[in-house]
Amino acid sequence: MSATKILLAEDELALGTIVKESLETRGFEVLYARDGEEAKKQYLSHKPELLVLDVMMPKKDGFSLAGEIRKTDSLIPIIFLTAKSRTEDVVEGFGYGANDYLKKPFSMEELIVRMKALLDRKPGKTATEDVLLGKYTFNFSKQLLRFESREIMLTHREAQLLHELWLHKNQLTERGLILRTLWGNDDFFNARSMDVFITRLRKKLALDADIHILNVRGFGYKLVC
Amino acid sequence: MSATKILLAEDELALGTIVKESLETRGFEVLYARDGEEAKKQYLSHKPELLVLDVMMPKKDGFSLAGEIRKTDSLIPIIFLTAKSRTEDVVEGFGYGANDYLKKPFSMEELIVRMKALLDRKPGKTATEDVLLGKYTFNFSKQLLRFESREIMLTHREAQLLHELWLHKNQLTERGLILRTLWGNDDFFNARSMDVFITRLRKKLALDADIHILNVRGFGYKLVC
DNA sequence: ACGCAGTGTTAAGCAGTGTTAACGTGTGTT
DNA sequence: AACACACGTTAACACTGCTTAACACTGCGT
Repeated sequence: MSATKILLAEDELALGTIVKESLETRGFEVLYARDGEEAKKQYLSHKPELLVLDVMMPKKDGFSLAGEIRKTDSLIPIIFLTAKSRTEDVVEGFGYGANDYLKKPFSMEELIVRMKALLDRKPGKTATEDVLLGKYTFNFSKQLLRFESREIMLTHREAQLLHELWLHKNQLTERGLILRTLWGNDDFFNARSMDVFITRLRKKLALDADIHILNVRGFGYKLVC
Repeated sequence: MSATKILLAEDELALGTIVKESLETRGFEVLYARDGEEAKKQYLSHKPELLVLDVMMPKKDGFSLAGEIRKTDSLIPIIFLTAKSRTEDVVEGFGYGANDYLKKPFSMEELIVRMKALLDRKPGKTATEDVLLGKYTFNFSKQLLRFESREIMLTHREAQLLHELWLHKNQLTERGLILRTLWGNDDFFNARSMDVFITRLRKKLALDADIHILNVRGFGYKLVC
């Protein structure tokens, strides 16, 4: 099953790029538009599953765009981004069919929490997506690895770790990042603990000789597949 | 039928405004207070049906406020909003009679799901609706699971437990939350009792291989479906 | 009153999970 | 080559959770 496709419309390039890349490292497929008209074209041609729209954009603002899209699609989740703090904007936004609202500046975590909540609530779209990993399929939420007909259960920690590696597959995943994300801090003992989990994952991934968790001494790991 | 009146107490204006407006567009009547004392006044004069209280507020924090209100009203549902880092707040919150809590950042969807769950719990609102659970349908008030043509009766406890898990489906449901909600406290024996019910539920849910009640060691369960 | 079935709790033993420890191996540096 | 250090492997450990069975209690019909 493929990554969730979302449309991001944001005219400020610096912010847009950061958001786009952050979402991509978290496994989303991101269409990026820098104004309202471009966003509309992308929406029509690629049918994303969720919209993240800046309110103030050149050519066509987020509200107008949302209004047009809502005429034909009353279900697609829409999250507005705005720099304004005027409360009437919020009211107006919901009038155009917003599902949630984010005021700049916001953190990636805030955005992702909101996106996931909206995507999870869509019926039929179970949040449990299978992901390809060489000859394996990996289902993070089920904590399950499949290899041909074999099913290998992962523990919660193992699944978390593999997921983190998968998000940065074929690139470096930093030790510190993993440790802080999964363990909360990167002290000596947690690092030893992680070593053990890396070993366990390598064993469970040994069925496909083309998958490796490579060590980059002093920096982290690289999951190649 | 008139709109459900709820009280929102949140000192951060940007967040408070968004939440207020969001809830209003979804048909709630929202009393909004920016500190604990104001919240108390609003509570006394308007008698809302549900409270959403930020833990950290000026003049009177959410816990103290809840404690005072619980002296005269032991039934009104209370949802606490807590800063993400302070997990210990959660435990303390239950001491003050919390029914649920949300860690910031949260999405509007999450808040509304939890609010509705608590409001539905009130007597007189016997919303006997079927809910999808993988290939099953689950009817909480009838304590009934259906799988194709098969009907599987649940006991009261089993239904309660499954309902609680379903409210947080695809996310972590904390052991403490379940135990306090269903058993009243989370001592050792109730925890063992819950273990048994988890086993029983797993057996009754085994017909659909895509449904799992996963354990997150030390924290709780995750119903994936 | 009696037996019976159903429900939730208690008990006991086993399995699974994450951490710690001890020791071994690789890697880059001097 | 010698060394310090990062990482790997295995086993042991403490604890949490799982499973099964037995148990007390209730409500029910006869």
